[in-house]
Formats: sequence, structure tokens, C-alpha cells
Amino acid sequence: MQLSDAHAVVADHPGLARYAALAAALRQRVVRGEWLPGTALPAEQALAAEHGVALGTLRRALELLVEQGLIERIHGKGTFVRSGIAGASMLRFFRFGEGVAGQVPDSRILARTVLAAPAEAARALGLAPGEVALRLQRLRLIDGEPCLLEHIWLPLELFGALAPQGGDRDGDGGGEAGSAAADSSAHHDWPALLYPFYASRCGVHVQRAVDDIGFGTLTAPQARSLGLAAGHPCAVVTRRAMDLAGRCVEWRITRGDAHAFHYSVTLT
Amino acid sequence: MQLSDAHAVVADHPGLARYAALAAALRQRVVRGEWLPGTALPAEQALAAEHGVALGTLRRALELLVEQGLIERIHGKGTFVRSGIAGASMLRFFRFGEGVAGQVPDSRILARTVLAAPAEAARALGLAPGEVALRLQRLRLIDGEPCLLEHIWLPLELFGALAPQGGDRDGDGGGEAGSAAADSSAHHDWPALLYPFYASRCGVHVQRAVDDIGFGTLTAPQARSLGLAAGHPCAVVTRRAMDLAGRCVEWRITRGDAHAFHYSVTLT
DNA sequence: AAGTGGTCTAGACCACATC
DNA sequence: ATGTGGTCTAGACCACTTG
Repeated sequence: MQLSDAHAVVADHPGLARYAALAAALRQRVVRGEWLPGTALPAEQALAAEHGVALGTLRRALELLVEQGLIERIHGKGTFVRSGIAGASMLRFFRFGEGVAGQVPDSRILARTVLAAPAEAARALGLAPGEVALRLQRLRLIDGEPCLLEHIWLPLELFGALAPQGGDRDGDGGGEAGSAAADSSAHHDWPALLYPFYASRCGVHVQRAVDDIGFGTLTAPQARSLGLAAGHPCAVVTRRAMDLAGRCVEWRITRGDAHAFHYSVTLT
Repeated sequence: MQLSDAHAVVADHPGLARYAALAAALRQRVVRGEWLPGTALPAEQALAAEHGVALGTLRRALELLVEQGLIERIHGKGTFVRSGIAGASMLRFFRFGEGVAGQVPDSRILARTVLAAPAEAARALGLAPGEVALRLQRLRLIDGEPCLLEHIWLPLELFGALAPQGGDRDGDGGGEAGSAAADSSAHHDWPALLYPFYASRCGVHVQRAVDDIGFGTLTAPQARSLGLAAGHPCAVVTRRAMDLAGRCVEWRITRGDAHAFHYSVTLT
């Protein structure tokens, strides 16, 4: 960015306050990859000078981006682009066994298939109706006990590196476990946390997610995977995960025993 | 507050930044009733002078209180103590019929009784185990259709004005509707929104609430009230409502059809 | 016109992290 | 010792609301 347009931030965003326009401009620089997730932005003084604003204004803009979850500030160290969502966030909706808070459940990929995405997934991911995508079927366990069943849809455009090779169809069909046939790029040792894995293997950084909670009952195959009875009540969490640019990069549906569900919300 | 201690805010809260200590001091002044909910605080200049700080510091303190939901600032008008929670907030967890967003469901008090509070309610309200409290049983309806069943527990110390007179027992027993016997202080025309009613009738301002969501099944009496089958799955929302001072003034448990439940959470 | 909160500036000084 | 973000100040000016 040259000096000539360094001072044009406000003109680029008419109607916005200077700090808000500056925040938008800084967000653009992050989205365009000028500063990668996990790395530091220039110091306040440098950024303020570069954009021709007072320190206070620059700080106000950064505060906005912190609120939005884009960056993170650490006293004495610097301002960093957030690496994205890390922990086992699905677990915040459930209470399983003695599971200690912050614990990461084990992960077992039951199936990995390329097939036509259902309408809702296609819409969320911006795919054409009927277009194929990568689907993971995953079981999560705590102390060896199955607790969550996930169906994860990923666009091939971004996650081709994770797709099974050739025309492999990895024993699928609606929810059955087992049938872990030999697969050239094995998924048996994938890590329990997918988002850091997406980042390292595909360069996709999940930075925000929207979880939609509902209620339903388990189909027979789903119930088998979770060790419950068919028709058992379950909580259904539908998630859309977005990258830095706000594009939806993952659509996921997670099911778990309704009786283990709990969530707390504060209202002011 | 005299001038002598006006400058002692920081000393009163060692380890806190000046703006944080100031915010705590201002919060105290609100809690003590110096400025009532709905009324305006003095202007920035006046408050800053009164506490012997710069305008920027005073503004920082007020920003904190805004984040905490204690006050509200309106450009050109002033800074106001928030009146409390108003709308039909329970409805944000459910999708009923054609119910327009922001619509307030009708309210029908099924029973109003003074009886021993269950352990969980007593603990939340700070009552001795087995101590009596006022219990409201309330049905909420949209377009005449029952949708939510609520059991509301209120401490008599604060809500004596709402209790039935004498030893009246207003047809109760676990969940039955009907039996609306003649009651001296009728509850049949109570408004659909209870919190403003609490404020006007009892001087209790609900300023914050914590909702805990879970799933369960309906007992036979509960199911009758809602027009569903016994054993039907239901969402269970347990609420603790707090006043300005942070004291829990209402404990409530709300049940509604689990299939109508939905909630959306954003994760960053 | 007067009073309110919102924005922006310029600079001093403090607290934390690292070498 | 140096570099980073956090606090605090003092003042100018802008934008919104009300009479």
C-alpha cells in the first residue's frame, strides 16, 4: 500500500468513522494474506504512521478487530492474527461421563467418501445443487465410549488433498461403522482436532463458526454407532464453519444423546 | 460522595486500573439507588470532574459498564441506567407456528401458591432449605395454542405483594390447569411480561438472567397443559434472574416441545 | 442555541515480555 | 535495555437531540 492511498481509507468507506474505516482496511490486509494467522502485525506506532492516523485512532480500530475475533493482542508481545478455533468446541454442548472440561475426545473416522452433497450442505458451501463433495463420517469417544456422531461435508476445491484416492468408496451407505478397507492415504491416524489439521494440510483457517442447535431422534444406523437405541432422542448441532474471508468452508451435523445435552446462556 | 473521597477511588480498589476502579465505584452508586433504572446519570463532564479524572478515563469506565449491561448511552441524550430485561426472551429458544419475531405470547396464570421451594430453587434464591416461597404456574400461548409451561419461584421477602391473600390455596397440585377459584387479588389480568410487572409492583428490577438449557420428557400433568402426550420430549430451560445488585430474585423452569426448540450460537 | 455523547489528536508515562 | 501494548491526560471539534 503506497502513501498516496494510505490516507484514503476514509474515502474508501464513506459514512464510516475513521477508526471503523481503518479497521475495515486492516481486515482486508489480513484477508488478502498480508499477515498470516499466528503472525504478528506491525507495532501500533508503525501502523498508525503508515495509515496517517493518531495512535488512539489506530488503537480504536484494533479494538474493533479484537471484538470481531480477527486478531488478538498480547501485552508486551504484539498484535497477532488469530490462528482460528482450536479446542473441542462441540463438547461445550454436552456433559459426558467424568469428562474433564477442556478434554479432547478421541476421534475415529468411520468413513470418507466423495458424493453428492445434500441440498442444505451444498447451499452453505456455495456448491451447485447435486455437486459432489468430500464427506467424513466421524465418531467421537470419551474413555472409549462413543458420545458424538458427526457428518462433515467439505468442498473438494479446498480439501482435495484429504479426499480418498482414485474412485475409492470407503464403505459407506448411510451411517454404518466398520468396513475400514485398505486406503492409500490412510485417515486412521488423523488427529482428534480437525481445524488445525485443515490449516496444516490444506491451508484453510477456520476462524468463525455458527452452531445451530435442534432436537431429533436417531435413525437405526446412527443409534448403532452411538450404542443407543433406534429412535433415541438426540441433540442435533448443525455447524457452518467460516474462514478468514467469511467463506463457509465446512458444513457439519453432529448428533449426541439428548440427555447429555446442556448449554448455558447469559441474557442482559 | 464528598470531594475528599472522590479521588480515593483507586485506593478503594488496589490493583485495578483507574478506569476499572471508577467503573466499580459508579456501579456501587447505581446499586445503592443513587440513580434509578430508566433515569439519566450526570453528564460526562460533571462525572469526570466529580471523580477527578480526565474525560477519556471517565468514558472508558462508562464503556465497561455498557459492556456489562448496567447502563446504556444514547448519543445526544445522555447515559441511562438500563431498565432491565423486557421482551419475550424465552421465545428466542423456540419456533412456534407463524409467530412473528418479537411477538409476545399470551400469558395465563394457572396457579399461584405459597409452598416450600424445592432444593434447587431455594439454593438459587438464597432461602433456607424447606423455606416457603411464591410459586406461579404459567402457560404461554401463541394464537391461542399452548406452547410453554413455566414454574416460577419468587422469594416472599421481595414479592409478598404478589402472594395470594390469607391462606388461599389456588388450586394447585403439580400441574393441573383450571380451578381458577375466586381470589381476592386476582392474577387473571396480570400482563404477559412479568419483569416490568415486578418492577412496577415490587420495585424489583431484573437486570440479568442465566438460562440453562437441557432436554427431558413431559410428565402427564405437564403434557396435559401443553396439549401433548405424556412422555413427549421437551426442552427444559432453567433460569436464574438477577437484580441490579446481582442477587437472584427469580428461579424459573420452562418447558416446551423439543421439536420446536432451536438456538443459534456463534463461535470465534 | 445549548446540552449531550462520539471522534480524533498528541504526547507522557506505566507494565509486560524478551534478550 | 529495548520494544511491545495499556493507561491517562487535556483539549479541539463533530454529530445528535431538545427546546
